Amino acid sequence: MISKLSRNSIVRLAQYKNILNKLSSLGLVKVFSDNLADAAGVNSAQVRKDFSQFSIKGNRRGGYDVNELRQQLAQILGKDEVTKVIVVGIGNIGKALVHYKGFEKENIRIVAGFDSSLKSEGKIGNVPIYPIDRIEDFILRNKIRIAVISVPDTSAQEVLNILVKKGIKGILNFAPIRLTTPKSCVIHNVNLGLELETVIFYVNLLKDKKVAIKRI
Amino acid sequence: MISKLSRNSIVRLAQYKNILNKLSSLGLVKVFSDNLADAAGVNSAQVRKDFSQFSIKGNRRGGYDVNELRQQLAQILGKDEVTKVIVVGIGNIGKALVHYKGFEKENIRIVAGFDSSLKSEGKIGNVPIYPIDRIEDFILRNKIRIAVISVPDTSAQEVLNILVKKGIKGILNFAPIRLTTPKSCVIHNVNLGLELETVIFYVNLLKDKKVAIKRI
DNA sequence: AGTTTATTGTGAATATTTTCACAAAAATTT
DNA sequence: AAATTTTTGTGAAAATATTCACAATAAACT
Ligand SMILES: NC(=O)c1ccc[n+]([C@@H]2O[C@H](COP(=O)([O-])OP(=O)(O)OC[C@H]3O[C@@H](n4cnc5c(N)ncnc54)[C@H](O)[C@@H]3O)[C@@H](O)[C@H]2O)c1
Ligand SMILES: NC(=O)c1ccc[n+]([C@@H]2O[C@H](COP(=O)([O-])OP(=O)(O)OC[C@H]3O[C@@H](n4cnc5c(N)ncnc54)[C@H](O)[C@@H]3O)[C@@H](O)[C@H]2O)c1
Repeated sequence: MISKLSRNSIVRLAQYKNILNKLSSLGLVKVFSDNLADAAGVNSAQVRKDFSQFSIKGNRRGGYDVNELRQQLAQILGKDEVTKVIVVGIGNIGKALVHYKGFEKENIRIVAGFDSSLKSEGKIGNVPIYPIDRIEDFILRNKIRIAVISVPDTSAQEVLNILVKKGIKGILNFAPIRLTTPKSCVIHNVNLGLELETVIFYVNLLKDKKVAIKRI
Repeated sequence: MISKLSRNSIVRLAQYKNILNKLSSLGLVKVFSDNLADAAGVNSAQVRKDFSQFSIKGNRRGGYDVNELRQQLAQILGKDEVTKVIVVGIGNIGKALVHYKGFEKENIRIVAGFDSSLKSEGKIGNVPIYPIDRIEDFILRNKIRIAVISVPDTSAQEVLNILVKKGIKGILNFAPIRLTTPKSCVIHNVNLGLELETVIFYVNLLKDKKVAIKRI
């Protein structure tokens, strides 16, 4: 039914949904592809193409109903029910994620953290943090499917292997290393170092006036 | 001289450089486009194409000299000298970044943090954290060109405006909102919520077996 | 020295993504 | 109720990005 799904189109869909949440809380009831395009920084045809991939229909000349669209996107993105997530590695990044309040309103709940340096259970807010040896049991008991890896790169593959073996299906990885996963598990990497280096590159480029770069 | 530069090609270049650092520390002196391709998860022709954009040459049948290549990439990426970075908003993410030791080896140094909730100077490790009203003076005195924005989305545009006015040329923004910048300033957004939502989407997709997705 | 082998560098071929552009349809105006 | 306006939905076109494929070439071997 759905044929070609690029990662980018999914990211855009999630972006549209977040924009719609804001529009909705402002009381808007109707939105045009043009509005979404402006907010997301893309072309309006892109917005409509993205929607058409998922057979989302609007009203010619009437745009889209904000709440209806919001619901359709939430459904597509699997956000119509709460998704439980665990975080492995409660260091700098792990703590930041567990502390963050903003995930709840995306229907994402961090239900536990795990760290190898702990000998006994702790807590951040009301999220329990466990010694790493509790993880296997926790995943099975709570049917967790999504995990964040925020351990040093040297431990990341080892952690991933355990996660996958216990049934984790999706991973967001902060360790700056390429991990290998079986096809049954999706992994997405966030490399903050690279993000910063990229900005630095463009700034140097502008400074040296080597080239006029297009807007990013 | 340089004509078309996609963001992706820059990210890949930074990736190659990071891989080379690791190879070098393992004592390797020679590398083939095939090796880099494997480590970066791309096609080897892609590696060579990326290099050819910057006129980086290897030796036919001899591959590339690790240290020479490393140096060339560092030069291109503007990493041959230390880049000073400031962080605005010392909350969850801001603290994680300031605490992180890994930037130094990429020649990036976080030289100060700023937060509106502070009345007097503090410190994280040996990075000074200042009340926000010290920021303008600091940027000018220290000729800072790169900043991280890690304040709530409601303050982000306001912070950006100040930064730009004082001469910041590149921004890494964590606030989940589209900011407007003049052409003289590059901005790159990291939206951790979206990253997580994307993983969730793919996991649900796999679960429902709607489609066989290509590897991400 | 000549032959074989391995790898680069890059045009050409493919594939993917984005944008254009316009008919179709619905709302609004006359 | 006809004409006008506005916006969708989507093929077609354009732009970008990736991969193929192979001549050029340098190292290694005989
Ligand atoms: N903090 C940043 O700003 C930043 C920036 C770029 C990249 N990263 C990357 O993100 C990852 C996390 O960074 P961080 O700064 O939070 O690191 P950190 O050292 O602060 O935290 C890592 C945590 O993982 C735990 N750990 C180690 N091995 C483990 C294991 N096998 N199982 C469970 N827990 C384990 C450690 O006890 C520690 O608490 C690293 O790979 C780092 O390179 C972080
Ligand atoms: N922490 C996460 O895991 C996470 C995840 C997704 C997105 N984000 C986004 O990243 C940004 C930072 O998140 P956080 O969790 O660190 O938030 P936070 O609330 O912990 O920290 C924000 C900090 O910014 C400071 N601040 C507010 N206004 C300021 C101003 N005008 N000038 C200077 N400082 C100011 C506050 O005092 C606070 O210390 C937010 O926009 C958030 O939506 C964070």
